Amino acid sequence: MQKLLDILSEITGKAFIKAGYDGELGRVSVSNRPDLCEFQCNGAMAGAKKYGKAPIQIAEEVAEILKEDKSFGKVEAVKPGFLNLDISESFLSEYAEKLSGDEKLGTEDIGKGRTIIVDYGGANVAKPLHIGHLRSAVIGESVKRILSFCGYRTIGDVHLGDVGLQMGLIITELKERQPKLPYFDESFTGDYPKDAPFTLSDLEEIYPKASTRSKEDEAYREAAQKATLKLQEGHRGYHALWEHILRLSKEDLKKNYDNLDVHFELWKGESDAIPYVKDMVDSLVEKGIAYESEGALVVDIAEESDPKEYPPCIVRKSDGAANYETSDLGTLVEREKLYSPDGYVYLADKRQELHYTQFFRVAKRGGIVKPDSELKFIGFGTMNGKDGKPFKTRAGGVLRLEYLIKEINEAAYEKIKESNKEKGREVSEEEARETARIVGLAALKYGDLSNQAVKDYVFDMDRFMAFEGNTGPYILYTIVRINSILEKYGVSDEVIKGYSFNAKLNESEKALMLKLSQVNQILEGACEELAPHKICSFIYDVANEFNRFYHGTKILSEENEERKQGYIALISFANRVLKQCITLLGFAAPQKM
RNA sequence: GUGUCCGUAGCUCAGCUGGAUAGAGCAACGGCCUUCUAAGCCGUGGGUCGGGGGUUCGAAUCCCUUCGGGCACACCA
Repeated sequence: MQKLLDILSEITGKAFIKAGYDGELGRVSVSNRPDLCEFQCNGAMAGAKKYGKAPIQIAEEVAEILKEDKSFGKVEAVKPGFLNLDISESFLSEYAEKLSGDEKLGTEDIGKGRTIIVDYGGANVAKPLHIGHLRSAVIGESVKRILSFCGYRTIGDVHLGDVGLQMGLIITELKERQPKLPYFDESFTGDYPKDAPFTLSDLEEIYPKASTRSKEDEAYREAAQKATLKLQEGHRGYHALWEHILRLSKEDLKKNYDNLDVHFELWKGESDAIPYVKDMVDSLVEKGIAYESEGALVVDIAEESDPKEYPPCIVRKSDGAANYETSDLGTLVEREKLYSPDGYVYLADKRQELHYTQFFRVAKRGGIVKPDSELKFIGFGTMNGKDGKPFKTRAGGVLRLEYLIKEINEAAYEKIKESNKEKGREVSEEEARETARIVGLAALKYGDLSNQAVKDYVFDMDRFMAFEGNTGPYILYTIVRINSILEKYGVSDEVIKGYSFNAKLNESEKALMLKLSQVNQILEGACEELAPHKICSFIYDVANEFNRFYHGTKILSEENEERKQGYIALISFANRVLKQCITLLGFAAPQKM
């Protein structure tokens, strides 16, 4: 569906043409002076030089023509050469009604027929999720949902770190504790037990202990490295252990991601790339792209336009082993084979930008992906504590995600209990807990997503818990208010669908409708720029406009039935917009709070 | 050193494909609950948009320079 701004620009453009000017000058934007007008067009000033005329003169000529158009309620040519426009109430109302009748809120399927793989999460097997995994999960999930809403077929892959030293460490520690297990018996040829000889909580205790010890005990570290290598070479017993670890770990990770309402289509890992690595590297050599340098196999990725010299990308280490790049390239081979996507989005800490630049270039040069494949990297900033330094627990360690969520839920629960007590509402413990979970998650996710991804941001528990101002709970509160009115009104959504928006609007009603009419523009913009924070700032505006309207207008006690229906239609639309947007951000609203 | 990102109110952040008096929230102060959830609404105070130059009719926004900070710079992931 055509965007409101495009419609208005078209009308204004035609007026420019009619007055004898370039139609491109008719570009209309939302006013940056809402006290003066709703929309503005600055084309008269831009064109003044070209036509050798005073901008105000051009503006006045165009204004005369525009005054004939019933789409505008007010047309003014002002001072230097601004065209100040107010949209007519009936025109706006008609547009908003069309939007509200559209399943997709007026957005186009810009990604129709295209597939994108979103690589996010970045969890490691056998290590619990910690606060550093939060942003990837939260932003990635939102980006995926936004792409999906705009018509792309999306595949999210958690892409586990399931190879590497942590595996060797666990195996080594286990061997020391339970040397008699068949996994360590080199002559054992039978089937290994189906169940793991350890539990998840064992693992949680084993890994950090082994990790710490490896830093102090050189022999131990070497043993772990050897075990890692053996595992990679396909040692039977170690592989069986690895499978145990993987299974337990995945179950636990899944549970944690579920708590965040983050869901992956694929639970692939770095190990899945291994079968593809050799052929991939060979083909790079065959194509003459990869060559040997200082013992390692490298690919030049420098380009003319580079602002600085990029070092070549290592695709095989001098000891013959795979590194990060190798593994990522191998993964691409598999993804191309299985899903043949049109593009990729990778989410990782912004410090990894160079790696992704290198890796993308090798993928393109080596023909691993299609030449027109879109490879995008979203680098996000660090989550800092109140001191502006990377977030640490009081003890100085990394905070586990599980505990962070627990803490937030607890704070939300306290707040809800207090609020219910104030209002004299009886709410069951179970319901209060469930509401706290929903509100807590919204606070956490909105707090993250409302910042631009690239920026570092300060995670301040107290501020998130304050539940005031530009926060997730404020958005949820607004939705709950609307729900409450609609519930009291007691008419089904089906019936409300038949209601017409008012054609004569009061001030805050019009402001709300205007804001809501931007929804398609905002959503498509957020999709093109992969920028969830744009949705945040939009719904914050919507919530503000709704609350203003709410305070100034008595909806249910409106005596004119037709007018009341117009209000209901509008707030029901606002509700849909808000709910759709928070779904795209990755959280939901409770019934009451 | 090279590159890159960032620097906007006391604090946390929007705004950055150039437009008219730079916006929110928190914090401070003052109003509004017999009336649809006060996690709300209304108002007051608070800014040389790090500094300097340039392009432009017009710059927080584009270019250059400078200061301050973060980060990255081949075999770690």
